[in-house]
Amino acid sequence: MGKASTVRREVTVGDVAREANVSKATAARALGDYGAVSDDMRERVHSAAERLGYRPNELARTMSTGRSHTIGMIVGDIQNPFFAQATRGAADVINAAGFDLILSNSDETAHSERKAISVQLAKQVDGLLVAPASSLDASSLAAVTEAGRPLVLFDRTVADLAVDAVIASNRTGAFELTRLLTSAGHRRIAFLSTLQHDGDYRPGEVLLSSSVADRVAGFEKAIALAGAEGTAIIRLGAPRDDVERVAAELLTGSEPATAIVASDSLIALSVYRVAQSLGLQIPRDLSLVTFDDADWTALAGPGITVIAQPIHAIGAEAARILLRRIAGDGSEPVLRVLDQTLIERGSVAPPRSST
Amino acid sequence: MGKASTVRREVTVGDVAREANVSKATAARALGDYGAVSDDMRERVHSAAERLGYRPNELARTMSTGRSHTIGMIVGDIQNPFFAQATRGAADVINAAGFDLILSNSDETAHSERKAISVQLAKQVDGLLVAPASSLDASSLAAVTEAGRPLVLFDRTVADLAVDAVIASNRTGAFELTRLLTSAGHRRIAFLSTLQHDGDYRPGEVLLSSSVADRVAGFEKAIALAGAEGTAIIRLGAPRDDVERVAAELLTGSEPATAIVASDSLIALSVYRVAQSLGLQIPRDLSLVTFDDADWTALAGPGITVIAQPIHAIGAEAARILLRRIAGDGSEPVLRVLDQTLIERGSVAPPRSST
DNA sequence: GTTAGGATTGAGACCGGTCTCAGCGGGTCT
DNA sequence: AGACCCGCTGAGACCGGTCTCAATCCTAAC
Repeated sequence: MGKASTVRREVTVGDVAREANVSKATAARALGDYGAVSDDMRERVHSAAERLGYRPNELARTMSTGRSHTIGMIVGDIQNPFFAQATRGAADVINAAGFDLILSNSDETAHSERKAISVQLAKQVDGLLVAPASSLDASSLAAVTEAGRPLVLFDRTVADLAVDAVIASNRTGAFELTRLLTSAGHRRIAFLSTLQHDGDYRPGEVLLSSSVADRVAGFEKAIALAGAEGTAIIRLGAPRDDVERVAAELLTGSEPATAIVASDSLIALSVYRVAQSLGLQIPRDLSLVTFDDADWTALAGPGITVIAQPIHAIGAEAARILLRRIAGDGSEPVLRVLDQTLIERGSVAPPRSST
Repeated sequence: MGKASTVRREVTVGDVAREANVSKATAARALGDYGAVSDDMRERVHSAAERLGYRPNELARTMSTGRSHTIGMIVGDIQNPFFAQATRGAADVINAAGFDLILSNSDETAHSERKAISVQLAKQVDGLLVAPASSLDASSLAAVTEAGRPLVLFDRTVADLAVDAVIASNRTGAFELTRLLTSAGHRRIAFLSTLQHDGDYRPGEVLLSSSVADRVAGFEKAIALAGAEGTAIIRLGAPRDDVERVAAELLTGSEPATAIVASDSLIALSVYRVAQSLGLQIPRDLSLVTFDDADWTALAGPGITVIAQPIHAIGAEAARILLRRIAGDGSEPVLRVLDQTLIERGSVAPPRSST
């Protein structure tokens, strides 16, 4: 009472049929644009629908067809510009295909990811786009394939999981970036990442994120080539909200790093801030390179040298593959590796001590 | 054929009921945790569900209950950090309440917005969160209220539409920001926005976006207080991808602006870049202030003075209000205005000529 | 003049849940 | 002992679409 008054009964196919004096089946055919309907029937139904203000109920349609025209997408954190761009890329192709996007943040935890997947499956998404929180543990993702729904990973792959994935050429990118540093004469080079990790990194160790693992591999290769294994530092597990502290440690010890490879632009920003507050000038006192061509990198002092990932394209391509799978493509899973491009600006110079 | 083999029949309540040797109704009650069920019945049903790998179908539930536990959100562009943050704010409270988020980008066009709203309504969202593309034309939004679903606006309001809205104190913010400039002695101050607009701005004109309108109002008030009406410039309609050109015009004429109020951080970044390429030093040659405490503003040279909006809170509060409406709160629509906070850094100095 | 066949239309089952209502056994009140 | 209430269970309708199948009508072919 009082509550019921606000509940507007929706206009249904049945209502339209009655109004147009045709059967429900015919009305549905005319409205849904399927099957065979004569022109005047179609006309009659449509004008009746117009008169009543009919709005189709997608969910009811999904119930009988089994297709929800909805894609689930799970990112680490939509506030991270990387994910925002990838999401936009995916949204663009998905919308163009008449699908919609349900978005969840995993905060890079297996628990949230598992929960998000479960909810999205329950919502009958036609497929999922996931940046997996863990490249090692495929258990939460398994639910997707078990449910028979296509899954496409982006940004990182997962071992032992035969699904499509779209990633960037992180290994090569990290190699190029690091090479710039070693060529300039740097030896005390640090690789800095926020990837969740306990204690020190041990060479050869398997990492939680394949993209970081690839970057580390590229980094290590360049380091090895320069014979700088002894002085290079790989620092993982920096807390997202306290990267600054870790960066400061790297830059202040008795043997401070003279160059840093930041694993993403958010980290690079923190390093930049710390360098500033420490009175270190880039590139004179510190060389800094990073992944992702964030908007500020061109603006900072001399400009930061970066390796740019085709982020929008990663999201778009992942979505395209997913749509193809949904359409029934049953071919072997593919691994798409998109090229990164080096953008040299002015943040690399020879180390001071070596000059 | 061949296609059919991949279609896994879902396990339904009926299947579980059969397995547990109970009626469908009882199984549903045990699984859905409603109604009265004895302990051993519940146990029997749950173990049967476990055995079969039962997964509830949210859509079917929505069909009969009418609640989808899904919220639609329409933003201008998820790549814009403002919207990314607001989305995260909304997602956090929405997920905490057991709801999900469907996201669409409107690209600030009425057409895309209308389409997105229509699709989301068809998907039976329980309510909508919208940053309206137009503060003047309520027609696309009307569909939402007509459908009887609650709607909460954020970032901007819409005239003649009695719905909740959560915005920031843009007028006051712009006033404070501009005041800083006039107090420093500036008179040739430009307000720069990308808000879609044809030709020159005429004082008193009604603008497409209430938030920009409020900012302009605050700007004008401060300008009037300083008696600088004759030399102040309000420049709207700068194309998003060509703000730089417009900024350059502002800074290079015979009477270049000595200070700029950027309507958002993306614009400020462009201005900053142009200033750099023009060899203008901030704040010596140009004072620059902006809305939004973007990550790079603290880093740029002396640091940009900004007025920070509580963006995450705007999204979160809008979501909270929406959930309350969905829960049945029928009180009068509210307009929540969240305070902005001034963060003074070093981008304001007296104009050169006046020194 | 039939008849096969294509085009339309209507009736009703179905998708997978929820929910109302009736039925049943047992305890309590009088 | 009879009325009544309560807890629990089962049967079946319902949400709003789609889709199968049979019935009907019409036209072209034999």
